[in-house]
Amino acid sequence: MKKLSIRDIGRELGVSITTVSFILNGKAKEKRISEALTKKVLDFVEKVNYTPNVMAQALRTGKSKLICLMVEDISNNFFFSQVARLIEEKAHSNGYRVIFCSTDNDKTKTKELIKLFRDRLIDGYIITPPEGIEKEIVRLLDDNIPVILADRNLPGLRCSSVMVDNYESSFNATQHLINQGFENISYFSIESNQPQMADRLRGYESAMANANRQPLVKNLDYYAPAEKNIEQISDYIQQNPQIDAIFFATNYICNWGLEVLRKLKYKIPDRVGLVSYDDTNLFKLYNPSITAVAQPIEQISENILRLMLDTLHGKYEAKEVHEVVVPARLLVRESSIRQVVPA
Amino acid sequence: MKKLSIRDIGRELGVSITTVSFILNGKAKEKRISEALTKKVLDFVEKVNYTPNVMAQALRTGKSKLICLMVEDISNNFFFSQVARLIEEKAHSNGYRVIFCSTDNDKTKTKELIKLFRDRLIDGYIITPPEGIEKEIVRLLDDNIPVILADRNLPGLRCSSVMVDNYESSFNATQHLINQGFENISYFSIESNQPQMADRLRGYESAMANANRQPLVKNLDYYAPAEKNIEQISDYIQQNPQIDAIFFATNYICNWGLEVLRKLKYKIPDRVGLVSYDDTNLFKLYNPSITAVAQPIEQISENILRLMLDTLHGKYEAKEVHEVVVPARLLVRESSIRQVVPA
DNA sequence: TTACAATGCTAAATCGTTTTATTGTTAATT
DNA sequence: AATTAACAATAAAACGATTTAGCATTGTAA
Repeated sequence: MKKLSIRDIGRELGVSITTVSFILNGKAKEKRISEALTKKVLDFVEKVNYTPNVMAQALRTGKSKLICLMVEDISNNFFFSQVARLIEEKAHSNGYRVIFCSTDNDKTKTKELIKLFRDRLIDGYIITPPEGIEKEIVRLLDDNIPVILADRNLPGLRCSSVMVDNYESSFNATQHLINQGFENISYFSIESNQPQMADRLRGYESAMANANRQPLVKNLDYYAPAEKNIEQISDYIQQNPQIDAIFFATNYICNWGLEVLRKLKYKIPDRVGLVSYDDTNLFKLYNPSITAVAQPIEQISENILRLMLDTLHGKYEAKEVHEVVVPARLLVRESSIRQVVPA
Repeated sequence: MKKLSIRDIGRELGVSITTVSFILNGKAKEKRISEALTKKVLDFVEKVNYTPNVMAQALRTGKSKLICLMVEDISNNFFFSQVARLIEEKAHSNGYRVIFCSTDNDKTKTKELIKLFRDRLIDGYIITPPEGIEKEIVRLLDDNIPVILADRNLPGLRCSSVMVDNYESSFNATQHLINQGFENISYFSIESNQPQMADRLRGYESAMANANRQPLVKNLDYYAPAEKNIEQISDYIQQNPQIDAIFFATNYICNWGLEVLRKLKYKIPDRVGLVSYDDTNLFKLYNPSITAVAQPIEQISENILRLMLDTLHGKYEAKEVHEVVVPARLLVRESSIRQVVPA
């Protein structure tokens, strides 16, 4: 019951393996194989349930049919694991397998991972890039290996990407808080040069400026231990008691913030209104439920994979830059709704 | 700047590729290659940063160095994605890559996936098995392809597994509610023959019987839409108003339950006490925080990979059954603490 | 009748390894 | 001096596909 090879089916049918290969690869017409023989081979292959040896194909063609998905953290359900899942499904139905790994937003780790995969093992990369891996990406593109950046891009790097409109969605979320009558809206984000974070900040600042409000911005350290950041948030909130609403720039910052507000026994939304960037499936269950900017996960996944497959199939050069921007949705929930509308 | 092959380094050094291969595979001694030559080759390989072509190796040896991790749902952060992440890391540092996929607890989908991977593409499988794939697993084991079941096993299937002690942890969780003075503790689970679910139920029932309490069990349908199950839970709770505590047998059931309790405006833990199986990183943030049975994710991952690697390295036969049971921890939080101790 | 193209198919090289079988040396034993 | 043993290294055959170049055969035009 061992696997049969193309040679076996050739022998069985009294046909050369060349012919079988041509037929199997849909080159029957092109190579002028007769219809009768084509059908015969196809039928037999179907009957004995033959599947080609992927490794032999890979060795010969130099293509592994493997896509690597490098996200910040697979175990961060809030966005990446859902994208991962959808990508995997779609890739699969197109004959590609997906290998996942976490970058931890660590530039060294990511570089190592790319190097490791580089032995032509991987046909294409989908990456949520940490800062500092521009050179590695350029090198991949130079070798015509497609790279699609997801969720964010890198300043100065010419590379295809699929992202949400961070500026606009952040502006809208802030505007929503303003419309609800919140006065002193603070913004918690992380120290970062990532363009998507800069855009979110700009969105917040524009909305605040439009409304003649002072921005209240506090940046945290992604790489610091959670307790440290929780303390920072706590301190900032207590030092600025006028704060009556908070916009968290990511879901994990929101989680830190929720812990703080819990400890301080601040009622939401009575004492502070809340909006978070990135929805999670528990925000709607939280008590009160949390208003969030939701990234359209399906749309993002779809665009990423379409770009990837089109490039793999030679429709585009890897170096050709395609930037897709999709709109985000503001899911208004209890945490940002003023009970009493101010006069 | 193309990749160099073993042939290139042989030519460069005036040595046969056989010799190079032996040295690279650590067979220098065994094959009586002189130390001098061994060092020379090793140094050169180091210098030019040669790495073997994985596909050629795979083709020749029939081993892909790929492990497949099939979990119920990668995007279910609450347990699987964390395990996935740890497994990936550990596998990676042992020279293996991991391919992930979701079974959706669907037997047909899982069978198809296994079949798809079967062309000797995958060296080993880690599976949280849906019921009904016993034959496929036996076939893998017969071909000496290691399979490790995670989180649960299948009745009557002789296969290695790593699991939590479901009976004991469920017993303890129930006992905890009893100790807190809750009287009518109900249990929500899903319709299933999975042994781990049966064990959880037995744990609940034993604890209840010990305390002379009537069990209140409601089973839901995993495959039904969430709204349906939410309705079922709601109906059951309203039809049994005596219920003053609930034990949810999984985290997703707990999520459904939380939605119900929210809608019914039941105060937790005043109106009903709550415990859930499977911790999530938001349970501690929920208001009130939710008591949960936490699976020791690191320990589980470690055991799984150790078993897998040992089997891959030939320390065990694939068919040899190793069953690892690790203890779970009860994380007591606000949702199960009686404010007023009853007389 | 010869030349040439179209048709239908195949031999053999190749991808980069691993591994089996083998060949030359040199040293030791009879 | 002839045989054997140990040592060092290698040639060549896989693994299972893809692909280039080419071989017969038949039909058509000159």
